[in-house]
Amino acid sequence: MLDPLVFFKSLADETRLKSLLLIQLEGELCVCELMAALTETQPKVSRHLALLKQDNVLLDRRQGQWIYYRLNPNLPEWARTVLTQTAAENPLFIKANIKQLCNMGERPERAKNCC
Amino acid sequence: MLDPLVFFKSLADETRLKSLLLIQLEGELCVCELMAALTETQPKVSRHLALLKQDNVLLDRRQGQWIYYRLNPNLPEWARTVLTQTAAENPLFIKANIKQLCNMGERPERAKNCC
DNA sequence: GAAACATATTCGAAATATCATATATGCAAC
DNA sequence: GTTGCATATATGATATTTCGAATATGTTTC
Repeated sequence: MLDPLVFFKSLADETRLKSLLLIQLEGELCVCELMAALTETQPKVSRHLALLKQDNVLLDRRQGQWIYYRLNPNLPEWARTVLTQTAAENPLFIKANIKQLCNMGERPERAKNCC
Repeated sequence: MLDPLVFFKSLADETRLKSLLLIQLEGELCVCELMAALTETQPKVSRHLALLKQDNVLLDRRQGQWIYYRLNPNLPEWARTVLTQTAAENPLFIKANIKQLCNMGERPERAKNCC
């Protein structure tokens, strides 16, 4: 059901907020891609993704060695709108991160929409 | 300009989130009304409102002994949408608080839309 | 100016969140 | 089964947030 307070707490950290906005834009991202986009350590990214998963904001799936995170399709309308609107109206907030993601060498196989 | 992270941090506390949703619905509320609606102490409500004001989410005006808080009219579109959508799609989250507000005796003068 | 009321602020304590480092798990390739 | 890579988790240190209690400020009324 997703309590509004739980959802907003999950957005109240830079690593989590940017991860969510990037995942929302890309559809699916793995830990190593987020590490590159955010310039953060592996344990840090992993820990925050685990929190988002625990709060039912994200789902994950394993494919080979990689684990891909995506938005939980059961996210309520209002929560999804928060993410899309925030991303759309604050392009500068994640501009540099998108660039770093696109410049990342050897992104895991599956073709991506961007870049 | 309102940094998205600052805004979401301001929503990541129950007192602040409920205060904002109630203010958004009512247009303007003073500290004593929020105390009644939230069943919280005066210093607690006041402190959280001060944070919201500091982050440019709320503005205040003094009228006699009361200080009324309202949404900053310069809030960007996306931030305002977050509040209206969250309130509209989570009626249960603040239902009890609205009731307590309406049941409050002797609300400061100016006529209110609700109740 | 004193008393009463609404609100703000200060301060130290307690709770919570975050972090870096180290280590564990799980899969793939040889 | 060993090596290498991607990811997860545990641990203790540190930083940040929140809180209650006490006190200060500002306004109104008398």
